Amino acid sequence: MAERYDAPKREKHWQDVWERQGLFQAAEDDPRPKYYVLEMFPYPSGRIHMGHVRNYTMGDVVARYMRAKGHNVLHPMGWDAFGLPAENAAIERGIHPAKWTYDNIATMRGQLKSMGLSIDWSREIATCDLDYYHQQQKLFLDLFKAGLVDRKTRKVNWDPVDQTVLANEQVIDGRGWRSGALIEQREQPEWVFKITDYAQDLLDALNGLERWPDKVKLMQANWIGRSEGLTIRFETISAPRDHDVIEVFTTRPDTLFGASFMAIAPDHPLAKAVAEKNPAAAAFIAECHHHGTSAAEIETQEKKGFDTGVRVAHPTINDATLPVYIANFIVMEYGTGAIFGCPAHDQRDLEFARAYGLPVLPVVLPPDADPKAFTIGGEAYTGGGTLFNSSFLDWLGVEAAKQAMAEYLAKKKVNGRPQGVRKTEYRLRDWGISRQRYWGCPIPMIHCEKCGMVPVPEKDLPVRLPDDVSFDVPGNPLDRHPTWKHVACPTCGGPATRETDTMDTFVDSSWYFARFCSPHANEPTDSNAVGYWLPVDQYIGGVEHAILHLLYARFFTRAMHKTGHVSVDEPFGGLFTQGMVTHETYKDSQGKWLLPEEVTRREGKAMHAKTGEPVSVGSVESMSKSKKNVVDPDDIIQAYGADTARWFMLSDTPPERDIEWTEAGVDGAHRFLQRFWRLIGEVDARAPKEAAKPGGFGPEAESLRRASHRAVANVTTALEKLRFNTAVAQIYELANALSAGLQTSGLQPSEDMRYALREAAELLVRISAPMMPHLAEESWAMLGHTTLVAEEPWPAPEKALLQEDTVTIAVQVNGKRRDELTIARDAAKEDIEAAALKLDNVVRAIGGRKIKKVVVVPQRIVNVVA
RNA sequence: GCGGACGUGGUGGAACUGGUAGACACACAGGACUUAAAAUCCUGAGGGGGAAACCCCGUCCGGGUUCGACUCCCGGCGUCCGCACCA
Repeated sequence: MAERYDAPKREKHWQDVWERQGLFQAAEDDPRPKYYVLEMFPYPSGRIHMGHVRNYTMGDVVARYMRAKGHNVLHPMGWDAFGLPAENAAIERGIHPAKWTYDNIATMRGQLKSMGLSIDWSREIATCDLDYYHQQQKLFLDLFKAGLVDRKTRKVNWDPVDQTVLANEQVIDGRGWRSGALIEQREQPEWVFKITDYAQDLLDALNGLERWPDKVKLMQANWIGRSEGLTIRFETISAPRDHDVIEVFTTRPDTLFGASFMAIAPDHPLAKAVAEKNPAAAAFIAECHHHGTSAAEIETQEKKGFDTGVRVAHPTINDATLPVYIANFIVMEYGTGAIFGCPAHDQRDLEFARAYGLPVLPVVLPPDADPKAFTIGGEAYTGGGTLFNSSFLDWLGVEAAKQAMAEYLAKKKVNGRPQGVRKTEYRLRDWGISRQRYWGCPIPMIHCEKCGMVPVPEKDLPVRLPDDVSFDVPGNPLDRHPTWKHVACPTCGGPATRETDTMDTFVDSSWYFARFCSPHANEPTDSNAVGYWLPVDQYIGGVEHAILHLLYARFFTRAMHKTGHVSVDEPFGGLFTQGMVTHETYKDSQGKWLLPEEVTRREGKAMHAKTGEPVSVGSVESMSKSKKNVVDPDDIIQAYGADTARWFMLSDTPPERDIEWTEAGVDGAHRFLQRFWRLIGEVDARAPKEAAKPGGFGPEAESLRRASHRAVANVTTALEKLRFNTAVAQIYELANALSAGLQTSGLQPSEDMRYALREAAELLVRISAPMMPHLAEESWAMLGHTTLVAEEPWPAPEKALLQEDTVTIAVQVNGKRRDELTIARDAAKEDIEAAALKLDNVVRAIGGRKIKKVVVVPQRIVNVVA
């Protein structure tokens, strides 16, 4: 029976060794350059999933690599521990959110530790720890003092049966997920952070984020959504009182002559005023309010409108009027909540116009189009061109027409003010942080009838969540708690009530990276610690956080800078967004989802492992509990060991792309680790440790040495770029070369081969160590070392072994490869050309034709054009 | 609907700044070892034609730029992610 590497057992051993030596504990007083690597911290949902394994493996490779490169590495871990699922568990299973959360944390901490991550566990924090949210309340008060906190009315999804605000994901087809009740949009006052104060700065600073993916920067820029345009004041005709002007914001003032209607949001003050007198309008608005508040839902609805009967005067066409509709696709949150519709040049306006029989007049003529024949069919024309049908704008370009219209309307007065004013708008809205929930950080404010909103004095912090709460009745437990919210007003001493809203969990995750620098400080941050560690050098997480979390964290860091808690504006110097983990889906004959472990394959057919019934194999999708296509990392780690799971996660698929978890792939990864272990054992047996380097090397030893040093160089560059899959391929190549070397040199290798084999094995172990740290330690020890490979410096390749004297380049004739040429690396252009033209295949391909041109790119290619 | 990405053999993917497409791996096939199987080791392979040398086709589809395009440009198709109270 062949000997095998008992991964689970040995992994535990090496983890204990690392822990005993405190290898991964970071301190600020260290002469080495600092390096802060952070993966997005997990939500403690119960058990870790494969997405976590992938995320934390990548971060750990970076941490271990940078440590070997001589950096003082900070690599901490914590828990994003407040949030909705804990309350759901409380409602569904009667478990207190705190118990549920801390139990989950205990389980998941154990699971993460079994992965062998090089984490400084002494810095562990959970956002639901009293100490953490105490510090967060201090930050809130400082932001309040700095004028970055405000109160605004916002729309929420209200479930009238459960008497609770619903998250967008809890609204399904306009109904509450638990109650099934038709939801209502409701306006309520909430606390907001004034992120819009920083809109321009957040946009401008994207340019400086050189180590962020372009796509994330682009998404953030679009999200901030700066647009330059014009607010236009339209005079109304026969409108309710106080509504003699309606303001619209537009980025296309050039198309004003093509306007055929005005549309206002269902929540626009004019709409409300109309509804007071008109029951049909009120009914239409009510109908709009039975839809969810999410943008996706609003914008995919069928476009509907209600003619208010109000008319507005066209600003530039005498005696022309436009009807004013209340429309379900206009939102109050953007611009002024009102638009003018130009159907010919906006797709949404066109669909609306077609539905309500409104005129469609083109005013922008595409280049080369015939002004007499050009009409709009089913598609609006949104491109450039010249204006026509537009009076004084005729034959101007789109940009010139925008300017001309802006100047014209600036001079025209409505009620004594200019009719048009240039305006820069941002799509970005202020960040609403109020949540009507129990399991979050209490907002430290007090409502006093006499004094208004009063911040809780710092000496009275923390505002602690009460433990004695129940979830058996609808509503917010904080609001109905018998005593918790009743306090004396800090200003006047009279009776007052606490704010019962808690903070959005995005607040918690907007500064945890700063807290990791000094997790036990009595203030939110310690200036020495954050000054030393921040910004995070490499941040790694899912692309689903590309906008919200990352933008909030960027804002919050600026806010903390302004209030003196940190000295940087940007929290994350480098960002990497990894792909998801996917798996096939399975259903049985009744259409019930099956777990992968319940499915087996025989002769290529999928069947139920126990009953043998046929199973239908569905599409490959992101692992989710609802579709049961999940594999538990614990099972994998227990059966194969952590290194196998880690190795699989890094192999083959580029880290930014989705990876498909397959049984076969895991088996393959595991087989390689076994082979690796055997190879090292073989080398140790045949090429014992010895000091002297031989005077010279034969061709075989030389070639193995080249392979070794090439692998070191290539793995180094791959890891620098986080190209883990190509690093893995390089390691396979070296393992293959080492294997071939053992094969050809036999049981008693020559002296030079003994050196080359041992060198190859040692380098192989060292460059694999960040990715499979346990097996690397085991192998390092097998090779007779008493040090830890985790403490070895990263190897540097010998430059002389990386350069080849000759290169092989392709020779093309008319762009088709016909032969190849091996020639001295530094051969002159003329020599390469001459040699290429002599090749039989090239001569034949030219076929006696006249040579028009020969392109020679030294070390790359020759192309003969004939 | 809006915004962002991705698309290469049976499969995951490689290919630096436009220069030999398919490295490396998985699956597969053949061979060695074995009483046998597993494990392991060796060999093969994009598709088509040919005994071979070699030839033709080939990076989602259709155009374009170039001596040369997986790579750049224009237009399609398909898949995935985000959309502000999931985290």
